[in-house]
Amino acid sequence: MNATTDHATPTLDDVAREAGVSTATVSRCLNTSDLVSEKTRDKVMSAVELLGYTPNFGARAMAAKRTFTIGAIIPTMENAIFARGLQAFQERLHEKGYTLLVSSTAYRPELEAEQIRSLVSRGADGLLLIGYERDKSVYDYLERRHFPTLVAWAFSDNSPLPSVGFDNRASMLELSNTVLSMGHREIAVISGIVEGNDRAARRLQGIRDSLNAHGLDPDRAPVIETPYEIENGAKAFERLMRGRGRPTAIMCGNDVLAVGAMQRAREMGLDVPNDVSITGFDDIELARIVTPQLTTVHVPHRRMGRLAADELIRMVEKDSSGESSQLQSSLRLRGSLKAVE
Amino acid sequence: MNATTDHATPTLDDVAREAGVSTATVSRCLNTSDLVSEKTRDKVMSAVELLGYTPNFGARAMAAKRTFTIGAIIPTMENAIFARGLQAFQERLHEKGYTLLVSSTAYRPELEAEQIRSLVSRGADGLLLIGYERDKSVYDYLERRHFPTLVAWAFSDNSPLPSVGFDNRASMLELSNTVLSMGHREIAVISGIVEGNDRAARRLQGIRDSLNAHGLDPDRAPVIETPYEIENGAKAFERLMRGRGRPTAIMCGNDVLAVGAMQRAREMGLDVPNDVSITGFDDIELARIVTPQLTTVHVPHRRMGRLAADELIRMVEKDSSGESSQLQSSLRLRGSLKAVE
DNA sequence: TTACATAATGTAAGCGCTTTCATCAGATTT
DNA sequence: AAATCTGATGAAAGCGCTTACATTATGTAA
Repeated sequence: MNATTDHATPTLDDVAREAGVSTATVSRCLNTSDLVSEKTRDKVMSAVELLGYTPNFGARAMAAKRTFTIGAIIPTMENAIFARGLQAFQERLHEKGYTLLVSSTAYRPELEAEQIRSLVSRGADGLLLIGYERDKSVYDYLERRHFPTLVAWAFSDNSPLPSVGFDNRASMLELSNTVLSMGHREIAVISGIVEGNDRAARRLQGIRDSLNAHGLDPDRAPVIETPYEIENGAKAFERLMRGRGRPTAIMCGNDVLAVGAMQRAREMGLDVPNDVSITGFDDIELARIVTPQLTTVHVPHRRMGRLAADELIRMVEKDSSGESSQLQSSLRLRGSLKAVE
Repeated sequence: MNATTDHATPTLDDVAREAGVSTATVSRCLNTSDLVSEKTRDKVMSAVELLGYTPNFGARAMAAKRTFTIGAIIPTMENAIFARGLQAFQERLHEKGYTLLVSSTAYRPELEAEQIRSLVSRGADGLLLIGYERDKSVYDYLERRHFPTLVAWAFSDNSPLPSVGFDNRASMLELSNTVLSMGHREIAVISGIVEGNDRAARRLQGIRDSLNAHGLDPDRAPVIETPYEIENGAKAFERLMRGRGRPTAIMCGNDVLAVGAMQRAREMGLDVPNDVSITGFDDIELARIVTPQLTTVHVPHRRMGRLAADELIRMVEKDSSGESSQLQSSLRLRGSLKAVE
């Protein structure tokens, strides 16, 4: 039984033997190939080819203490909220020779802690997290290891970690101001679950601040908190429209909820925007697919993803503690929002 | 400098020292805890807690030759085609103590080979792939290592690997028969790229077979092949409707393309289904969000995901070569398809 | 020719774990 | 009390790599 007929996975040793050199030489070929003479390199590469050799990642990570892997932990992969930004993040990482490992928490904070440990133990060189609200123990864990970590999708001056994101409160406040300027006074809100989600909380706060600034009592506006799913948006919409004091505008914590609301409106025979206006947040693809198209807040997801990748790599490679940058969002006024007659 | 103030990641050794036992004992605590006395276990666990210890995955994989990790490689994460099935897959894996690692190929076969190597080298215990059409070298690579691999989203009797999926051709054929039975004779097709994608190819074949069976010439039906993206569906729709011989029905390779077509129809001032019928495939959430709702082929994605997980784990744990199972799809007739007057 | 850079390669330690095998204390049996 | 078994623990090998250091071959200057 020799390496070629053996069914086991070939190792560096097998390659070295096949090529008639030491394992060190093979390793150098694969990593710092300029340290090896061309003749030897050819021999080694043929052996690699012949045996179908692939380095063992774990062994390599252990010996080199570098993996060129970045981890990202996002709340959900189910809907498209994070898709575009993450895609850009990963493209940029790829350009720079890094691999992205993604996992999701289903919006459950305790899962996040677990996933962080998992990615760290898998040897990730750095980590991207969404939002800054999480248990202190998580921050301690990362801190203790000096682990390069960046926050995205949110921006805050006093985050314990550097962040690349936008001001969720200010963005929603701007949208809310617009809604109010169109004459709406009966506003209802379908928000994401606020606990453990600073983005949702800040967006809601933005609406409240706007109402306040316009002399309206924020506590009078009905608010339903519900997980970001289309069906939940639909249910919340129905509850709001069947309740007393029908709103003329319903502001949703994101596009997914808003699309659910629009769907239910259609099912209930209500016309958007003539019977009720609906707004979203994120400007995902869905926003332009529904009829009428959704008024929402556009976030430069792709730019955010690229910036995050650049910054995180800088942190990893320069051992830097990282710098934050804030991006601007902008309104997309579309058919789902209309002035009160 | 000791383990507690040291900034480096704590190791098994650190824990052992802290607890006053050998590394073997700590390892047993963490893995086969019933081999350790309760007193010792408590000591060890406190030490683990105190140090914030997390095992190094690479080292563990190397020593144990098991990772309880399963890899899945899908063509895209961008749209929701694979989301539901993969979600179910991962839930079932999680129940059984496995972790899922996902990567995507952007429909580029050469990337798939790379991703497979990467997941194998990361120590995955098994692999889930989509569809069975791929380079022979990939099959050789997996075969040589006896690597437990399962194919999903497609079913074929003569696949080199066991598969859990449905018959893409038969499913589309059934839908096509229905369209034809409604009196449509001018059919056009917006298909996914067929090369390297057996699902797309088989679906197209289903339409052709159906046309043939109805005495129509399949070669007369215009076919546009384009990557699965909403915008591409829109463009293809426009080309088809501006061409000679306007179709009365456009059958799309999946829901994403169909939704793009519907969007462009609206923009062009065409009414679906009165001016033209549109059908999709997959029955993703989007299909029920658009107006009118989309007629499509429903695939039991969640069941497929669960079945795949069960079968793959069986292959890994029983060292079995795997068994295929075929699932049935079913039509969802909705507003986007209407009989010819 | 000798001495000394310089380039190419090899030797071997060590990364952090699991697991086999040996050891040892204590309980049980005779 | 001696013999045997049992349960808990430790010592150490080995998993597949990288890399610091040692060694050898090759070229160049004196």
